[in-house]
Amino acid sequence: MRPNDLSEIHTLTLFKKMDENNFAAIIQAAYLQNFPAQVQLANEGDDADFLFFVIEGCVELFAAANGREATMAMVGPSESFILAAVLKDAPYLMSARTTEKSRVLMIPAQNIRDAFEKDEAFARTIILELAECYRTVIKDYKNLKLRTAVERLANRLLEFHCEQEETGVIELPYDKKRLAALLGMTPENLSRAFLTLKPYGVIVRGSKITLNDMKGLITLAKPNQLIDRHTK
Amino acid sequence: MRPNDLSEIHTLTLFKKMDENNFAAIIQAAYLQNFPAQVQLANEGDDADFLFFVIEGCVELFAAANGREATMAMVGPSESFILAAVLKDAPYLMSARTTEKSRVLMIPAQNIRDAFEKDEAFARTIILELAECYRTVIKDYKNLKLRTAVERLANRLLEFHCEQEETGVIELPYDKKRLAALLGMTPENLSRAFLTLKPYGVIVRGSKITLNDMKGLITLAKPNQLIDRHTK
DNA sequence: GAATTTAATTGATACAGATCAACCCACATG
DNA sequence: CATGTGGGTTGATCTGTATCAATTAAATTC
Repeated sequence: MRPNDLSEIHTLTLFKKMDENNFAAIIQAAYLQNFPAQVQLANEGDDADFLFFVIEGCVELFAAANGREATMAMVGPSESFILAAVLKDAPYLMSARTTEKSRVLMIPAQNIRDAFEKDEAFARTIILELAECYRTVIKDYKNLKLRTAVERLANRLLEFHCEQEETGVIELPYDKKRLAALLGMTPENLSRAFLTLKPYGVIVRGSKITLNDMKGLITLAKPNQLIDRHTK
Repeated sequence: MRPNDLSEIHTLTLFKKMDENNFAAIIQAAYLQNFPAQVQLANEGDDADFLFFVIEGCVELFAAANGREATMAMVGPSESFILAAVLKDAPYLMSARTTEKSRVLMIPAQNIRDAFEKDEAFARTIILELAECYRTVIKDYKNLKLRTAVERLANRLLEFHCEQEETGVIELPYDKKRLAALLGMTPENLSRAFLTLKPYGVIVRGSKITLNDMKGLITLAKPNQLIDRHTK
């Protein structure tokens, strides 16, 4: 592991306040790996062997049952995934795959559990991280239960706009197929949802989306502090 | 507070391993109250003033937006709710109301946060509780995304059957309106879903449901360890 | 740069579930 | 005992979204 990587990892919220020795022990046991796109990193139902962090790239969390598949979340740089399964030493509830070339930090679950036993500050940090994860899922769940497909798309566009430069033009961070799955709809429906948003100034050209009528779009989307990340 | 109540509260998973003094301090500040049905205990968007435990009865967690309302979960005896908001000192993401006459323990949020700072064992217990809550929401989310309304109903019936005596007869723990909302459908649709389940031995008489063809029902429901609580 | 694959769009149709309306039933209230 | 009142069922209709099929566009591979 390069010293550069190391300092970057140390700035992850989960490790910031951790005791140096315990951090060293964790890093000792960890793997930092580059994966191409479409590599499955974890499999729903398997025991939680690793805690993962996306350092660079993007990872899709998904689940399958009854011949259907659902995208649960997209994980970006500096974010961890499947922390709860690791802590409970329980099977993963979701599978994970890279959607693009990605750098991923993998920490053996046992090391995390050991550190959590030994290191009080670490335990406290985990609580806040877990609480945040919990609230994020609740928000996603509300998003799905309380909004139509078009509303979900509109809010997601506003979120992208906020995450990016707020220049009125956004670049989709993954393909439309995945975006559709994340929003809980089919790709065909996403196309039609974009058409529905055209009167609200949403111009689509490939993965570049131009927002020409923010006010109108916001009126339609009705972003909500208790559901969306992008509202301040 | 009666000594009886006190010992019951002490057996709640969250308090079992807690230091006696810290437990005493929390109990000192807590309120144990009886509420009639339909009392709103918490309001989405408000700051988290209290951590709640249902001691007896039942509480509905719900959220509203865009003129719609969605039931998120039903909380039964010995279960807590809105722990994450309390720990993060953030606004509630859900509202809560009693669905029947209920005994509810209310602990001021600040006392919980204090104890969490002081008491290491308590902090560790919280982690496991939070992780469990997180996994429960993920399961609910998967349930909604991966199953049809009829499948959700079938699995919920199996869950009730498991929670109760497994005698082949179950008693709905709350009215059908609420059950429908919890399953993400309208009451009208719930009626029809019950009709769909008739060929699978599901006989409805008021709030008493008889399951005459467990095998058939299970074949239809396809219960799944990674979604349902009732599968062992 | 032609060939192949994969992603995205468009149209036609099917279906699950919502909505609206009428009605029934149980039970509480004056 | 008449009268609400709210929960529940049933039927008719409507709507959002999925599905299927065909086509186009864009990205990969040779």
